[in-house]
Amino acid sequence: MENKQIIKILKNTAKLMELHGENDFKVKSYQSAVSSLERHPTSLAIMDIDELQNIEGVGKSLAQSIYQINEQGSFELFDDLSAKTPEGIVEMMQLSGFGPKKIKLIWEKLGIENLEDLLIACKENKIAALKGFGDKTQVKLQEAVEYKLSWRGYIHYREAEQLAEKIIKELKSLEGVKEVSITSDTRRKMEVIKPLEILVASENKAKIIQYVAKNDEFDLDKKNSGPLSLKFIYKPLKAEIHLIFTTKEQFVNDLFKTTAHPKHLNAELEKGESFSHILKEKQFSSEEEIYKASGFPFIVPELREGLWELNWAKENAIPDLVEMNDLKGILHNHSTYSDGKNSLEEMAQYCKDLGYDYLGISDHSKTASYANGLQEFRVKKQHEEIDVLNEKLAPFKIFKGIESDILNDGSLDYANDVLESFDFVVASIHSPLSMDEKTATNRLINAIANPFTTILGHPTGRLLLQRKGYPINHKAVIDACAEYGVVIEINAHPWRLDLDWRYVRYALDKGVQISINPDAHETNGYHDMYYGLCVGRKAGLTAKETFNAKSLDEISQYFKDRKKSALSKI
DNA sequence: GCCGTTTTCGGCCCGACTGTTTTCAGTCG
Repeated sequence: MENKQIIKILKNTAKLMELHGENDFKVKSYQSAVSSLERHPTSLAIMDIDELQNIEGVGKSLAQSIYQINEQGSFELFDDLSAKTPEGIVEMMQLSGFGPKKIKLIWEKLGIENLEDLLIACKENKIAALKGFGDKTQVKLQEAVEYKLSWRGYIHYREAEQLAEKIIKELKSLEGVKEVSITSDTRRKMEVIKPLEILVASENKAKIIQYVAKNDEFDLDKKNSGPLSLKFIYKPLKAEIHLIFTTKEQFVNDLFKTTAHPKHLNAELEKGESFSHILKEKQFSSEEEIYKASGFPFIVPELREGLWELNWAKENAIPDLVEMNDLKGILHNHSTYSDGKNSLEEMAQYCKDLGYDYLGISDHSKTASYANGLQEFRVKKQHEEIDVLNEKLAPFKIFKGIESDILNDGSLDYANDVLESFDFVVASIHSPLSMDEKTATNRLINAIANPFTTILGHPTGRLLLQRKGYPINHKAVIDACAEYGVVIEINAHPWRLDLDWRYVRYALDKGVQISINPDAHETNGYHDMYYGLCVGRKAGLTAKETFNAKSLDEISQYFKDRKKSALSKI
Protein backbone atom coordinates (compact mmCIF):
# COMPACT_ATOMS: atom_id res chain seq x y z
CA MET A 1 0.00 0.00 0.00
CA GLU A 2 1.23 3.49 -0.77
CA ASN A 3 2.07 5.93 2.04
CA LYS A 4 -0.61 8.27 0.77
CA GLN A 5 -3.35 5.67 1.24
CA ILE A 6 -2.17 4.70 4.72
CA ILE A 7 -1.97 8.35 5.78
CA LYS A 8 -5.44 9.02 4.40
CA ILE A 9 -6.93 6.37 6.67
CA LEU A 10 -5.12 7.77 9.72
CA LYS A 11 -6.19 11.30 8.83
CA ASN A 12 -9.81 10.22 8.48
CA THR A 13 -9.55 8.30 11.74
CA ALA A 14 -8.46 11.49 13.52
CA LYS A 15 -11.40 13.36 12.02
CA LEU A 16 -13.87 10.66 13.06
CA MET A 17 -12.37 10.55 16.57
CA GLU A 18 -12.93 14.27 16.86
CA LEU A 19 -16.46 13.89 15.51
CA HIS A 20 -17.27 11.28 18.12
CA GLY A 21 -15.82 13.34 20.95
CA GLU A 22 -12.59 11.45 21.58
CA ASN A 23 -10.00 13.01 23.89
CA ASP A 24 -8.41 16.03 22.20
CA PHE A 25 -4.87 14.96 22.96
CA LYS A 26 -5.44 11.52 21.55
CA VAL A 27 -6.74 13.13 18.37
CA LYS A 28 -3.72 15.40 18.29
CA SER A 29 -1.37 12.45 18.58
CA TYR A 30 -2.93 11.01 15.41
CA GLN A 31 -2.67 14.37 13.67
CA SER A 32 0.95 14.85 14.63
CA ALA A 33 1.75 11.31 13.48
CA VAL A 34 0.05 12.15 10.17
CA SER A 35 2.11 15.30 9.65
CA SER A 36 5.28 13.37 10.47
CA LEU A 37 4.33 10.52 8.12
CA GLU A 38 3.54 12.99 5.34
CA ARG A 39 7.17 14.03 5.44
CA HIS A 40 8.48 10.47 5.60
CA PRO A 41 10.43 9.90 2.39
CA THR A 42 10.47 6.10 2.16
CA SER A 43 7.78 3.44 1.84
CA LEU A 44 5.96 2.55 5.07
CA ALA A 45 4.80 -0.72 3.54
CA ILE A 46 8.22 -2.34 3.79
CA MET A 47 8.85 -1.35 7.41
CA ASP A 48 8.31 -3.64 10.40
CA ILE A 49 6.66 -2.52 13.65
CA ASP A 50 9.96 -1.66 15.38
CA GLU A 51 11.08 0.49 12.48
CA LEU A 52 7.71 2.23 12.31
CA GLN A 53 7.99 3.07 16.00
CA ASN A 54 11.19 4.97 15.30
CA ILE A 55 9.26 7.52 13.27
CA GLU A 56 8.63 10.69 15.23
CA GLY A 57 5.10 10.78 16.65
CA VAL A 58 4.54 7.06 16.05
CA GLY A 59 4.41 4.87 19.16
CA LYS A 60 3.57 1.25 19.79
CA SER A 61 -0.14 1.57 19.08
CA LEU A 62 0.12 3.59 15.89
CA ALA A 63 2.96 1.42 14.61
CA GLN A 64 0.69 -1.62 14.92
CA SER A 65 -2.19 0.23 13.27
CA ILE A 66 -0.02 1.29 10.33
CA TYR A 67 1.21 -2.27 9.96
CA GLN A 68 -2.37 -3.56 9.99
CA ILE A 69 -3.57 -0.97 7.49
CA ASN A 70 -0.85 -2.03 5.12
CA GLU A 71 -1.68 -5.73 5.54
CA GLN A 72 -5.48 -5.53 5.55
CA GLY A 73 -6.36 -2.18 4.05
CA SER A 74 -7.82 -0.86 7.29
CA PHE A 75 -7.73 -1.22 11.11
CA GLU A 76 -10.26 -1.75 13.91
CA LEU A 77 -10.56 1.79 15.25
CA PHE A 78 -11.25 3.21 11.79
CA ASP A 79 -13.73 0.43 10.98
CA ASP A 80 -15.59 0.94 14.28
CA LEU A 81 -15.79 4.69 13.87
CA SER A 82 -16.85 4.38 10.23
CA ALA A 83 -19.60 1.93 11.16
CA LYS A 84 -21.24 4.46 13.45
CA THR A 85 -20.92 7.41 11.09
CA PRO A 86 -23.49 7.98 8.32
CA GLU A 87 -21.93 8.42 4.88
CA GLY A 88 -23.50 11.87 4.55
CA ILE A 89 -21.74 13.04 7.71
CA VAL A 90 -18.40 12.01 6.20
CA GLU A 91 -19.28 14.08 3.15
CA MET A 92 -20.30 17.01 5.36
CA MET A 93 -16.90 16.95 7.06
CA GLN A 94 -15.27 17.53 3.68
CA LEU A 95 -16.94 20.93 3.36
CA SER A 96 -14.29 23.57 3.06
CA GLY A 97 -14.16 25.71 6.20
CA PHE A 98 -16.02 23.21 8.35
CA GLY A 99 -14.42 20.63 10.56
CA PRO A 100 -15.58 17.81 12.81
CA LYS A 101 -16.57 20.07 15.71
CA LYS A 102 -19.05 22.13 13.75
CA ILE A 103 -20.45 19.13 11.89
CA LYS A 104 -20.86 17.26 15.18
CA LEU A 105 -23.00 20.09 16.53
CA ILE A 106 -25.20 20.19 13.42
CA TRP A 107 -25.61 16.41 13.53
CA GLU A 108 -26.46 16.31 17.24
CA LYS A 109 -28.67 19.38 17.53
CA LEU A 110 -30.55 19.20 14.23
CA GLY A 111 -30.23 15.53 13.31
CA ILE A 112 -28.95 16.45 9.85
CA GLU A 113 -27.06 13.62 8.16
CA ASN A 114 -26.63 14.65 4.51
CA LEU A 115 -25.84 17.61 2.27
CA GLU A 116 -29.37 17.96 0.90
CA ASP A 117 -30.95 18.36 4.36
CA LEU A 118 -28.12 20.66 5.36
CA LEU A 119 -28.87 22.93 2.42
CA ILE A 120 -32.55 23.12 3.43
CA ALA A 121 -31.56 23.94 7.02
CA CYS A 122 -29.38 26.79 5.77
CA LYS A 123 -32.21 28.17 3.68
CA GLU A 124 -34.62 27.87 6.60
CA ASN A 125 -32.24 29.84 8.79
CA LYS A 126 -31.82 26.99 11.25
CA ILE A 127 -28.01 26.97 11.27
CA ALA A 128 -27.49 30.58 12.35
CA ALA A 129 -29.49 29.89 15.50
CA LEU A 130 -27.08 27.20 16.74
CA LYS A 131 -24.64 28.11 19.49
CA GLY A 132 -21.29 29.05 18.00
CA PHE A 133 -22.85 29.72 14.59
CA GLY A 134 -24.12 32.99 13.17
CA ASP A 135 -25.34 34.61 9.98
CA LYS A 136 -21.95 34.72 8.31
CA THR A 137 -21.17 31.09 9.13
CA GLN A 138 -24.54 30.06 7.73
CA VAL A 139 -23.90 31.89 4.47
CA LYS A 140 -20.43 30.33 4.24
CA LEU A 141 -21.89 26.90 4.96
CA GLN A 142 -24.59 27.24 2.33
CA GLU A 143 -22.00 28.28 -0.26
CA ALA A 144 -19.80 25.33 0.67
CA VAL A 145 -22.73 22.89 0.39
CA GLU A 146 -23.83 24.29 -2.96
CA TYR A 147 -20.26 24.06 -4.26
CA LYS A 148 -19.92 20.47 -3.05
CA LEU A 149 -23.27 19.44 -4.55
CA SER A 150 -22.49 21.06 -7.88
CA TRP A 151 -19.30 18.97 -8.23
CA ARG A 152 -20.66 15.72 -6.85
CA GLY A 153 -19.55 12.73 -8.92
CA TYR A 154 -16.68 14.59 -10.61
CA ILE A 155 -13.10 13.33 -10.37
CA HIS A 156 -9.78 15.01 -11.13
CA TYR A 157 -8.24 14.47 -14.56
CA ARG A 158 -5.36 12.45 -13.11
CA GLU A 159 -7.75 9.93 -11.54
CA ALA A 160 -9.84 9.78 -14.72
CA GLU A 161 -6.79 9.13 -16.87
CA GLN A 162 -5.43 6.41 -14.58
CA LEU A 163 -8.82 4.75 -14.23
CA ALA A 164 -9.38 4.89 -17.98
CA GLU A 165 -6.02 3.24 -18.65
CA LYS A 166 -6.89 0.39 -16.31
CA ILE A 167 -10.35 -0.19 -17.78
CA ILE A 168 -9.14 0.09 -21.38
CA LYS A 169 -6.44 -2.49 -20.74
CA GLU A 170 -9.02 -4.89 -19.33
CA LEU A 171 -11.50 -4.26 -22.14
CA LYS A 172 -8.85 -4.94 -24.74
CA SER A 173 -8.34 -8.42 -23.33
CA LEU A 174 -12.03 -9.31 -23.80
CA GLU A 175 -13.22 -11.47 -26.66
CA GLY A 176 -14.78 -9.50 -29.49
CA VAL A 177 -13.32 -6.10 -28.60
CA LYS A 178 -11.82 -4.49 -31.72
CA GLU A 179 -11.07 -0.89 -30.75
CA VAL A 180 -11.14 1.08 -27.48
CA SER A 181 -10.35 4.69 -26.67
CA ILE A 182 -11.00 7.34 -24.06
CA THR A 183 -13.19 10.06 -25.47
CA SER A 184 -15.13 13.27 -24.66
CA ASP A 185 -13.89 15.48 -21.79
CA THR A 186 -11.13 13.08 -20.79
CA ARG A 187 -9.70 12.97 -24.28
CA ARG A 188 -9.86 16.76 -24.36
CA LYS A 189 -7.93 16.72 -21.07
CA MET A 190 -10.43 18.75 -19.08
CA GLU A 191 -9.33 19.43 -15.50
CA VAL A 192 -12.25 17.61 -13.89
CA ILE A 193 -14.32 14.79 -15.34
CA LYS A 194 -17.90 13.51 -15.18
CA PRO A 195 -18.68 11.07 -16.60
CA LEU A 196 -15.57 9.23 -17.70
CA GLU A 197 -16.48 8.10 -21.23
CA ILE A 198 -14.84 5.28 -23.14
CA LEU A 199 -15.67 4.32 -26.70
CA VAL A 200 -15.68 0.59 -27.48
CA ALA A 201 -16.04 -1.21 -30.79
CA SER A 202 -17.02 -4.78 -29.98
CA GLU A 203 -18.65 -7.76 -31.62
CA ASN A 204 -19.56 -9.24 -28.28
CA LYS A 205 -21.39 -6.85 -25.96
CA ALA A 206 -22.39 -9.67 -23.64
CA LYS A 207 -18.75 -10.15 -22.66
CA ILE A 208 -18.46 -6.48 -21.74
CA ILE A 209 -21.66 -6.50 -19.71
CA GLN A 210 -20.37 -9.58 -17.93
CA TYR A 211 -17.04 -7.85 -17.21
CA VAL A 212 -18.78 -4.88 -15.59
CA ALA A 213 -21.38 -6.94 -13.71
CA LYS A 214 -18.78 -9.29 -12.25
CA ASN A 215 -16.37 -6.59 -11.05
CA ASP A 216 -16.79 -5.85 -7.32
CA GLU A 217 -15.49 -2.31 -7.79
CA PHE A 218 -18.27 -1.48 -10.26
CA ASP A 219 -21.92 -0.79 -9.60
CA LEU A 220 -23.90 -1.33 -12.81
CA ASP A 221 -26.64 1.23 -13.49
CA LYS A 222 -29.07 -1.11 -15.30
CA LYS A 223 -31.82 1.50 -15.49
CA ASN A 224 -29.78 3.95 -17.54
CA SER A 225 -27.85 1.43 -19.60
CA GLY A 226 -29.06 0.24 -22.99
CA PRO A 227 -27.96 -0.97 -26.39
CA LEU A 228 -25.94 2.19 -27.03
CA SER A 229 -24.10 2.48 -23.75
CA LEU A 230 -23.32 0.84 -20.45
CA LYS A 231 -23.31 3.04 -17.37
CA PHE A 232 -21.79 2.19 -14.01
CA ILE A 233 -20.14 3.65 -10.94
CA TYR A 234 -16.54 2.98 -9.98
CA LYS A 235 -17.16 2.63 -6.26
CA PRO A 236 -13.77 3.58 -4.75
CA LEU A 237 -13.99 7.06 -6.33
CA LYS A 238 -17.78 7.22 -6.74
CA ALA A 239 -16.97 8.00 -10.36
CA GLU A 240 -19.55 7.76 -13.14
CA ILE A 241 -18.35 5.74 -16.12
CA HIS A 242 -20.00 5.35 -19.53
CA LEU A 243 -18.95 2.78 -22.08
CA ILE A 244 -20.25 3.92 -25.44
CA PHE A 245 -20.75 1.12 -27.96
CA THR A 246 -19.91 1.37 -31.62
CA THR A 247 -18.70 -0.81 -34.47
CA LYS A 248 -15.24 -1.15 -35.90
CA GLU A 249 -16.39 0.59 -39.08
CA GLN A 250 -18.00 3.52 -37.25
CA PHE A 251 -15.22 3.85 -34.68
CA VAL A 252 -13.33 6.86 -36.07
CA ASN A 253 -16.49 8.82 -36.85
CA ASP A 254 -17.86 8.17 -33.38
CA LEU A 255 -14.54 8.95 -31.74
CA PHE A 256 -14.50 12.31 -33.45
CA LYS A 257 -18.13 12.98 -32.61
CA THR A 258 -17.81 12.11 -28.92
CA THR A 259 -14.44 13.82 -28.45
CA ALA A 260 -15.26 17.24 -29.80
CA HIS A 261 -17.13 19.84 -27.80
CA PRO A 262 -20.46 20.53 -29.55
CA LYS A 263 -19.20 24.02 -30.40
CA HIS A 264 -16.33 22.47 -32.36
CA LEU A 265 -18.46 19.76 -33.90
CA ASN A 266 -21.20 22.08 -35.14
CA ALA A 267 -19.17 25.17 -35.95
CA GLU A 268 -19.78 26.58 -39.40
CA LEU A 269 -16.90 25.71 -41.70
CA GLU A 270 -15.85 27.26 -45.01
CA LYS A 271 -18.69 26.09 -47.23
CA GLY A 272 -21.35 26.54 -44.59
CA GLU A 273 -21.18 22.94 -43.49
CA SER A 274 -19.91 21.54 -40.18
CA PHE A 275 -17.92 18.52 -39.01
CA SER A 276 -21.28 16.95 -38.15
CA HIS A 277 -22.25 17.15 -41.82
CA ILE A 278 -18.92 15.75 -43.00
CA LEU A 279 -19.24 12.78 -40.64
CA LYS A 280 -22.58 11.86 -42.19
CA GLU A 281 -21.03 11.60 -45.65
CA LYS A 282 -18.83 8.58 -45.07
CA GLN A 283 -16.99 6.37 -42.63
CA PHE A 284 -13.48 7.68 -42.13
CA SER A 285 -10.50 5.57 -41.18
CA SER A 286 -8.57 8.31 -39.34
CA GLU A 287 -9.22 11.71 -37.77
CA GLU A 288 -6.60 13.21 -40.07
CA GLU A 289 -8.83 12.26 -43.00
CA ILE A 290 -11.80 14.03 -41.43
CA TYR A 291 -9.85 17.26 -41.13
CA LYS A 292 -8.55 16.83 -44.64
CA ALA A 293 -12.12 16.47 -45.93
CA SER A 294 -13.03 19.68 -44.13
CA GLY A 295 -10.12 21.55 -45.69
CA PHE A 296 -8.65 22.17 -42.24
CA PRO A 297 -5.29 21.17 -40.81
CA PHE A 298 -5.30 18.51 -38.07
CA ILE A 299 -6.34 19.76 -34.65
CA VAL A 300 -5.25 17.80 -31.55
CA PRO A 301 -8.08 16.55 -29.32
CA GLU A 302 -7.34 18.87 -26.37
CA LEU A 303 -7.95 21.93 -28.55
CA ARG A 304 -11.35 20.85 -29.85
CA GLU A 305 -13.36 23.18 -27.62
CA GLY A 306 -14.85 25.43 -30.28
CA LEU A 307 -13.09 28.43 -28.77
CA TRP A 308 -10.04 29.71 -30.61
CA GLU A 309 -8.76 26.69 -32.50
CA LEU A 310 -11.03 27.03 -35.53
CA ASN A 311 -9.88 30.57 -36.23
CA TRP A 312 -6.29 29.39 -36.05
CA ALA A 313 -7.13 26.53 -38.37
CA LYS A 314 -8.83 28.84 -40.87
CA GLU A 315 -5.67 30.91 -41.05
CA ASN A 316 -3.53 27.80 -41.04
CA ALA A 317 -1.85 29.14 -37.93
CA ILE A 318 -2.31 26.47 -35.28
CA PRO A 319 0.40 27.05 -32.67
CA ASP A 320 3.18 24.51 -32.34
CA LEU A 321 2.13 23.27 -28.91
CA VAL A 322 4.68 22.80 -26.13
CA GLU A 323 5.72 19.21 -25.42
CA MET A 324 7.32 17.50 -22.43
CA ASN A 325 10.75 17.40 -24.00
CA ASP A 326 10.65 21.18 -24.56
CA LEU A 327 10.81 21.66 -20.80
CA LYS A 328 14.40 22.21 -19.71
CA GLY A 329 14.02 22.77 -15.99
CA ILE A 330 11.62 22.57 -13.07
CA LEU A 331 10.85 25.64 -10.99
CA HIS A 332 8.82 25.97 -7.77
CA ASN A 333 9.75 22.97 -5.62
CA HIS A 334 10.09 22.26 -1.91
CA SER A 335 12.66 20.33 0.10
CA THR A 336 13.03 19.22 3.71
CA TYR A 337 14.11 22.79 4.48
CA SER A 338 10.37 23.54 4.63
CA ASP A 339 7.57 21.00 4.17
CA GLY A 340 9.02 18.76 1.46
CA LYS A 341 9.70 15.06 1.87
CA ASN A 342 13.07 14.87 0.14
CA SER A 343 16.34 16.62 0.86
CA LEU A 344 17.74 19.30 -1.38
CA GLU A 345 20.28 16.88 -2.77
CA GLU A 346 17.67 14.19 -3.46
CA MET A 347 15.44 16.72 -5.20
CA ALA A 348 18.35 17.94 -7.31
CA GLN A 349 19.71 14.52 -8.15
CA TYR A 350 16.32 13.17 -9.23
CA CYS A 351 15.67 16.25 -11.34
CA LYS A 352 19.02 15.73 -13.03
CA ASP A 353 18.31 12.00 -13.47
CA LEU A 354 15.09 12.87 -15.30
CA GLY A 355 17.18 14.74 -17.84
CA TYR A 356 16.45 18.33 -16.83
CA ASP A 357 19.20 20.96 -16.86
CA TYR A 358 18.14 22.97 -13.83
CA LEU A 359 16.01 23.00 -10.70
CA GLY A 360 14.49 26.00 -8.98
CA ILE A 361 14.11 25.33 -5.29
CA SER A 362 11.56 27.56 -3.62
CA ASP A 363 10.80 26.50 -0.08
CA HIS A 364 8.22 28.31 2.02
CA SER A 365 9.10 31.67 3.49
CA LYS A 366 9.12 32.54 7.17
CA THR A 367 5.43 33.47 7.53
CA ALA A 368 4.45 29.90 6.62
CA SER A 369 5.39 28.61 10.07
CA TYR A 370 3.06 25.63 9.71
CA ALA A 371 5.22 24.52 6.78
CA ASN A 372 8.51 25.15 8.55
CA GLY A 373 9.11 28.28 6.48
CA LEU A 374 12.65 29.63 6.33
CA GLN A 375 13.85 32.29 8.75
CA GLU A 376 16.60 34.51 7.36
CA PHE A 377 19.47 32.51 8.89
CA ARG A 378 18.09 29.30 7.36
CA VAL A 379 17.89 30.96 3.95
CA LYS A 380 21.60 31.63 4.27
CA LYS A 381 22.28 28.05 5.28
CA GLN A 382 20.32 26.73 2.30
CA HIS A 383 22.23 28.98 -0.07
CA GLU A 384 25.52 27.61 1.25
CA GLU A 385 24.32 24.06 0.65
CA ILE A 386 23.16 24.97 -2.86
CA ASP A 387 26.61 26.38 -3.66
CA VAL A 388 28.24 23.10 -2.61
CA LEU A 389 25.72 21.00 -4.57
CA ASN A 390 26.12 23.16 -7.65
CA GLU A 391 29.82 22.37 -7.71
CA LYS A 392 29.10 18.69 -7.25
CA LEU A 393 26.32 18.41 -9.85
CA ALA A 394 27.65 20.79 -12.52
CA PRO A 395 26.74 21.52 -15.27
CA PHE A 396 23.32 20.89 -13.71
CA LYS A 397 22.26 23.94 -11.74
CA ILE A 398 20.08 24.62 -8.72
CA PHE A 399 18.64 28.13 -8.65
CA LYS A 400 18.09 29.78 -5.28
CA GLY A 401 14.42 30.59 -5.03
CA ILE A 402 11.76 31.10 -2.40
CA GLU A 403 7.99 30.81 -2.36
CA SER A 404 7.41 34.05 -0.56
CA ASP A 405 4.08 34.50 1.16
CA ILE A 406 2.14 37.49 -0.05
CA LEU A 407 1.11 39.25 3.16
CA ASN A 408 -2.25 40.92 3.65
CA ASP A 409 -1.16 44.22 2.18
CA GLY A 410 0.50 42.56 -0.80
CA SER A 411 4.05 42.92 0.45
CA LEU A 412 6.50 40.00 0.47
CA ASP A 413 7.68 38.72 3.82
CA TYR A 414 11.43 39.44 3.67
CA ALA A 415 13.36 42.68 3.65
CA ASN A 416 14.88 43.73 0.31
CA ASP A 417 18.39 42.64 1.28
CA VAL A 418 17.10 39.07 1.78
CA LEU A 419 14.96 39.12 -1.38
CA GLU A 420 18.05 40.26 -3.24
CA SER A 421 19.88 37.08 -2.24
CA PHE A 422 17.56 34.87 -4.34
CA ASP A 423 17.86 34.09 -8.03
CA PHE A 424 14.08 34.14 -8.31
CA VAL A 425 11.00 34.67 -6.17
CA VAL A 426 7.66 32.87 -6.51
CA ALA A 427 5.05 35.05 -4.80
CA SER A 428 1.98 33.19 -3.53
CA ILE A 429 -0.96 33.70 -1.22
CA HIS A 430 -1.46 31.02 1.45
CA SER A 431 -3.56 32.79 4.04
CA PRO A 432 -5.95 34.24 4.66
CA LEU A 433 -7.89 32.89 1.70
CA SER A 434 -11.24 34.48 2.32
CA MET A 435 -11.21 37.89 0.68
CA ASP A 436 -13.51 39.79 -1.61
CA GLU A 437 -12.46 40.24 -5.22
CA LYS A 438 -11.18 43.79 -4.83
CA THR A 439 -9.03 42.95 -1.80
CA ALA A 440 -7.59 39.82 -3.40
CA THR A 441 -6.90 41.55 -6.71
CA ASN A 442 -5.17 44.52 -5.08
CA ARG A 443 -3.18 42.22 -2.84
CA LEU A 444 -1.93 40.30 -5.87
CA ILE A 445 -1.21 43.41 -7.92
CA ASN A 446 0.87 44.87 -5.07
CA ALA A 447 2.93 41.68 -4.99
CA ILE A 448 3.28 41.70 -8.78
CA ALA A 449 4.54 45.27 -8.64
CA ASN A 450 7.31 44.25 -6.24
CA PRO A 451 10.45 44.35 -8.41
CA PHE A 452 11.76 41.15 -6.78
CA THR A 453 8.73 39.06 -7.81
CA THR A 454 9.67 36.76 -10.67
CA ILE A 455 6.71 34.38 -10.82
CA LEU A 456 3.14 34.64 -9.57
CA GLY A 457 2.31 31.30 -7.85
CA HIS A 458 -1.12 29.60 -7.96
CA PRO A 459 -3.04 32.83 -8.66
CA THR A 460 -6.43 31.87 -7.17
CA GLY A 461 -5.51 29.30 -4.50
CA ARG A 462 -8.25 26.99 -5.80
CA LEU A 463 -8.33 23.28 -5.06
CA LEU A 464 -10.45 21.68 -7.77
CA LEU A 465 -13.61 19.97 -6.44
CA GLN A 466 -12.69 21.08 -2.93
CA ARG A 467 -12.41 24.82 -2.69
CA LYS A 468 -13.22 27.60 -5.08
CA GLY A 469 -10.24 29.81 -4.29
CA TYR A 470 -10.45 33.52 -3.63
CA PRO A 471 -12.20 35.58 -6.32
CA ILE A 472 -9.89 37.72 -8.44
CA ASN A 473 -10.24 40.01 -11.42
CA HIS A 474 -8.24 37.77 -13.74
CA LYS A 475 -7.75 40.35 -16.45
CA ALA A 476 -6.52 43.02 -14.02
CA VAL A 477 -4.05 40.58 -12.47
CA ILE A 478 -2.79 39.37 -15.85
CA ASP A 479 -2.53 42.96 -17.14
CA ALA A 480 -0.38 43.78 -14.11
CA CYS A 481 1.88 40.81 -14.85
CA ALA A 482 2.26 42.07 -18.41
CA GLU A 483 3.07 45.56 -17.16
CA TYR A 484 5.67 44.46 -14.58
CA GLY A 485 7.15 41.56 -16.54
CA VAL A 486 6.04 38.91 -14.06
CA VAL A 487 5.75 35.29 -15.21
CA ILE A 488 2.54 33.43 -14.25
CA GLU A 489 2.67 29.81 -13.23
CA ILE A 490 0.38 27.04 -14.23
CA ASN A 491 0.58 25.17 -10.97
CA ALA A 492 0.64 21.63 -12.34
CA HIS A 493 -0.69 19.85 -9.27
CA PRO A 494 -3.80 18.02 -10.53
CA TRP A 495 -5.90 19.63 -7.78
CA ARG A 496 -4.80 23.13 -8.68
CA LEU A 497 -4.12 23.62 -12.42
CA ASP A 498 -4.08 27.29 -11.51
CA LEU A 499 -3.86 29.62 -13.59
CA ASP A 500 -6.94 28.18 -15.28
CA TRP A 501 -6.26 27.39 -18.96
CA ARG A 502 -9.11 29.65 -20.08
CA TYR A 503 -7.14 32.61 -18.70
CA VAL A 504 -3.79 31.27 -19.90
CA ARG A 505 -5.01 32.20 -23.37
CA TYR A 506 -5.63 35.79 -22.24
CA ALA A 507 -2.18 35.92 -20.59
CA LEU A 508 -0.52 34.71 -23.79
CA ASP A 509 -2.37 37.32 -25.84
CA LYS A 510 -0.96 39.93 -23.44
CA GLY A 511 2.56 38.57 -23.93
CA VAL A 512 2.89 37.13 -20.42
CA GLN A 513 5.22 34.13 -20.09
CA ILE A 514 3.88 30.96 -18.50
CA SER A 515 5.89 28.66 -16.25
CA ILE A 516 4.71 25.08 -15.79
CA ASN A 517 5.50 24.42 -12.13
CA PRO A 518 4.82 21.17 -10.28
CA ASP A 519 4.98 22.66 -6.75
CA ALA A 520 6.66 19.35 -5.92
CA HIS A 521 6.93 18.41 -2.26
CA GLU A 522 8.78 15.19 -3.09
CA THR A 523 10.77 13.86 -6.01
CA ASN A 524 7.72 12.08 -7.43
CA GLY A 525 5.90 15.41 -7.59
CA TYR A 526 7.94 16.32 -10.68
CA HIS A 527 5.76 13.99 -12.74
CA ASP A 528 2.81 16.35 -12.22
CA MET A 529 4.46 18.63 -14.80
CA TYR A 530 2.54 16.60 -17.36
CA TYR A 531 -0.84 17.79 -16.04
CA GLY A 532 0.28 21.41 -16.24
CA LEU A 533 1.45 20.77 -19.76
CA CYS A 534 -1.96 19.32 -20.72
CA VAL A 535 -3.87 22.44 -19.67
CA GLY A 536 -1.22 24.74 -21.12
CA ARG A 537 -1.70 23.04 -24.48
CA LYS A 538 -5.46 23.57 -24.23
CA ALA A 539 -4.72 27.28 -24.26
CA GLY A 540 -2.39 26.95 -27.25
CA LEU A 541 0.80 27.32 -25.24
CA THR A 542 4.00 27.03 -27.27
CA ALA A 543 7.56 26.28 -26.13
CA LYS A 544 8.58 29.85 -26.89
CA GLU A 545 5.98 31.19 -24.48
CA THR A 546 6.92 28.71 -21.75
CA PHE A 547 9.32 30.16 -19.19
CA ASN A 548 10.85 26.85 -18.11
CA ALA A 549 11.45 25.82 -21.71
CA LYS A 550 14.31 28.31 -21.67
CA SER A 551 17.77 26.80 -21.77
CA LEU A 552 19.99 26.97 -18.70
CA ASP A 553 21.96 29.86 -20.21
CA GLU A 554 18.85 31.77 -21.20
CA ILE A 555 17.17 31.46 -17.83
CA SER A 556 20.41 32.30 -15.95
CA GLN A 557 20.66 35.48 -17.97
CA TYR A 558 16.98 36.24 -17.42
CA PHE A 559 17.33 35.95 -13.65
CA LYS A 560 20.46 38.09 -13.71
CA ASP A 561 18.86 40.83 -15.79
CA ARG A 562 15.72 40.77 -13.73
CA LYS A 563 17.65 41.21 -10.49
CA LYS A 564 19.69 44.04 -11.95
CA SER A 565 16.49 45.76 -12.92
CA ALA A 566 14.98 45.16 -9.45
CA LEU A 567 18.01 46.67 -7.73
CA SER A 568 17.76 49.76 -9.88
CA LYS A 569 14.14 50.22 -8.79
CA ILE A 570 14.48 50.03 -5.01
C1' DG B 1 -1.71 8.17 21.93
C1' DC B 2 3.15 9.96 22.26
C1' DC B 3 7.05 11.65 24.63
C1' DG B 4 10.51 11.99 28.03
C1' DT B 5 11.65 11.11 31.97
C1' DT B 6 12.06 12.99 38.48
C1' DT B 7 10.75 5.11 34.70
C1' DT B 8 4.96 5.92 35.73
C1' DC B 9 2.52 9.75 34.56
C1' DG B 10 1.93 14.73 33.49
C1' DG B 11 2.09 17.58 29.68
C1' DC B 12 1.39 17.73 25.04
C1' DC B 13 -0.11 22.67 21.84
C1' DC B 14 2.45 26.77 15.19
C1' DG B 15 0.00 31.15 14.64
C1' DA B 16 -3.24 33.93 12.11
C1' DC B 17 -7.81 34.69 11.12
C1' DT B 18 -12.81 34.56 11.53
C1' DG B 19 -16.87 34.84 13.72
C1' DT B 20 -18.62 34.19 17.43
C1' DT B 21 -18.21 35.75 21.66
C1' DT B 22 -17.48 39.07 25.72
C1' DT B 23 -12.43 35.90 26.03
C1' DC B 24 -12.35 31.99 22.89
C1' DA B 25 -13.21 27.86 19.71
C1' DG B 26 -12.74 26.18 15.26
C1' DT B 27 -10.37 25.93 11.07
C1' DC B 28 -6.62 26.31 7.99
C1' DG B 29 -2.20 26.36 5.59
